[in-house]
Amino acid sequence: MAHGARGGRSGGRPTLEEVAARAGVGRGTVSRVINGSPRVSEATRAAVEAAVAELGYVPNTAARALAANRTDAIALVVPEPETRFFAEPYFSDMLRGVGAELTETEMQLLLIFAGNDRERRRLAQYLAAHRVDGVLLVSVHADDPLPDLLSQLEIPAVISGPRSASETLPSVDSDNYAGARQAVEHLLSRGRTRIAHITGRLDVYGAQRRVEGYRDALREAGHQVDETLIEPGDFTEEGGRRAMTALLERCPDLDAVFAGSDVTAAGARQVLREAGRRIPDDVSLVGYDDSAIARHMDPPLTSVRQPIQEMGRRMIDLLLTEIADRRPAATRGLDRRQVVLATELVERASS
Amino acid sequence: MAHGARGGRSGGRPTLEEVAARAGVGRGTVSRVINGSPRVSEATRAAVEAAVAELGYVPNTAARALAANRTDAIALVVPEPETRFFAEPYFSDMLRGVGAELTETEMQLLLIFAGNDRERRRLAQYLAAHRVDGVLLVSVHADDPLPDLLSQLEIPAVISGPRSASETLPSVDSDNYAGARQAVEHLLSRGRTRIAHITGRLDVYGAQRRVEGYRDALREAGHQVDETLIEPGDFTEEGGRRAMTALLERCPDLDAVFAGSDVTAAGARQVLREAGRRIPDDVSLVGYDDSAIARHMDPPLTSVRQPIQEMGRRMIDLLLTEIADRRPAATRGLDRRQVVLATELVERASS
DNA sequence: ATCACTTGTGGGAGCGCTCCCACAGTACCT
DNA sequence: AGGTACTGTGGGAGCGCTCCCACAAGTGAT
Repeated sequence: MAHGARGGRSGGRPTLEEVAARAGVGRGTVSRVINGSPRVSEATRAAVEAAVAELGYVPNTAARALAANRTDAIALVVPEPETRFFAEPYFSDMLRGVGAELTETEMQLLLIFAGNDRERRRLAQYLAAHRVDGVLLVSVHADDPLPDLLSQLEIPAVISGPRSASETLPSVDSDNYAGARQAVEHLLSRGRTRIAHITGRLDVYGAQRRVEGYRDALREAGHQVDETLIEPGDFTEEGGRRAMTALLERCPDLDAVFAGSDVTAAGARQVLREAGRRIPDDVSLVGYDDSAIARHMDPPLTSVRQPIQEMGRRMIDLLLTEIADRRPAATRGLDRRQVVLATELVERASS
Repeated sequence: MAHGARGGRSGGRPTLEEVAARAGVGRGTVSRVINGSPRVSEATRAAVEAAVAELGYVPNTAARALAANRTDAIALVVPEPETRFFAEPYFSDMLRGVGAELTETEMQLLLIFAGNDRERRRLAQYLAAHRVDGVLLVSVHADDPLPDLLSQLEIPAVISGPRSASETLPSVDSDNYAGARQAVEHLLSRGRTRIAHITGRLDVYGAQRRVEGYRDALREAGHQVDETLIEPGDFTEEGGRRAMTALLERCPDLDAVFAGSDVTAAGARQVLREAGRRIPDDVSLVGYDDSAIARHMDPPLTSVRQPIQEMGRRMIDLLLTEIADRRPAATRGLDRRQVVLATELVERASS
């Protein structure tokens, strides 16, 4: 194909220049209208908009990206295998919140899995090519190198769940400490005293905070913390089964379980049932997340609600601010960059 | 920021031109090396690759997209609400197959939901901007306008499941007719004679084909087809419950159920159990898809396996061919563009 | 009247790449 | 010897936009 014909002057997609000719204005003016600049008179704006409509003009994203050095895309990076993504409602809720907030904008969302080495290398390449303006990181473990890579590449990022108390990246999280306290205080109020805790992955900071909340709630109620009642889990159903099996063997007298996630609670419930323990008669069960499965369990599961969709929305807010506003960090209020949302105990029949 | 400094000649990302200077060759040569052209001598290629490595050069996607008029991205369009996407293993399996095939390439996959009007408008805008080189359409209903939009915009597309016997778009599907026959013949061989069928959405061509397979299998075995044993469903669990309830009321003497999907079978099983029918003693149950839930059901579900991941892979194959190879349709073999994969009956305890 | 702004506008330059033409060099025919 | 073909290479032109400078025209203070 001849070079000059590449764009197909006739029949191809209209360009900004053609819109300008049609509206009888210059290229710059059309650009200003398209990008909503206030420095355009009403009459001119109307003329340009008419031309855009008549020609069916749609801006060329690649040209814009090249000239403006931005992509209008952000990535939701899930450092987990796809299977976990689909198995755990946490992720789909998050995706929904993020998607909802993004429909208001021109931004495009990319879903990227980085569950194994191969995928991670691909992601690194992807980020190095600066194919996104910003990154949303969910479910990050304490020793994950991804955040460092991101700041090295100077790509704005927001993390769901800080990696530690001194997280430097902007983050959005629910109040894990208070949530755990709500769960334990509820169980205590039900007269339970031998309350076990199946934790989340302890390399996730939020899971540690929940353990702290669990401990403090017991202590403040005048109970001693029995360390044998704490069993590490990993947020998964299988992990819940494993932990519950170990707990039943070690502490057959337990009368309540506070699980690190609803999915974990489902695993625990199965083991409890097989062991002949009735819920809630013999053992009270409380989950975390208040995801869809909590309502559908038998009996319905009492759970600590995290506003996951809201968290997704707030992450987008933070990220878009971060992208728009690249002033030196000193002039930014750090206070606004660590968002913590309240949890709420949803009582159901399992406790 | 001053215009000339935009790219940041110092410290910014290296450009192709800088690589060329470093390797002591011209821009064209570097471009040829990057794009794997064979028209480069070994020595030159090595020199360029060294320069690329030293500089940490990564091509600028936007510039490439602008100059070459392609985006190196394809979209997986799901014309369903997100909730269905997460509830049905069909989609996640498909996504996995597609993703696997794509890791071999430089292509990027975008997941786009078009479950409501707002999302559909957004998608139309997106496609009009030609932000993807091609589209994968899954789960398309007979009257969906999306395929027409795509061909109007001249965007290559592949459809999973033709809309009719005379589908014009390239498609990949499993042999729904044969799959249904396998299921029914299996139930007949088990001595069942009152075999009900809960269909899929009948505006999906594949679901119609399964009904035909169901009918023909019965007829060829010398049975008359009792139309009251056929109840429309919609692939969902709730649909399965509804249909099963209707069937039990209308035909209490049924002794087998062939469901349009595993999820539908799960809904049917629940109703059967509540009605006191034992599986498989009183009623045999066969599903479709052989998704993960089939193995985890109680009792494990006999199901017609569709090679969904394989289907995803083949769709990518077709689409990449379609994108690479834009010769006039006449020179292309239409035969290669309608792929039908074999199904396989997986026998488990439910039948 | 002059100066200093402000508002609205046009268009040059440039983003980093791909495509293609031109051409040097070599190889193999007549 | 001349012709023809092919291989490998350099670099001009152009993709469609944004950014910014320049400048015309208007407004109000001096």
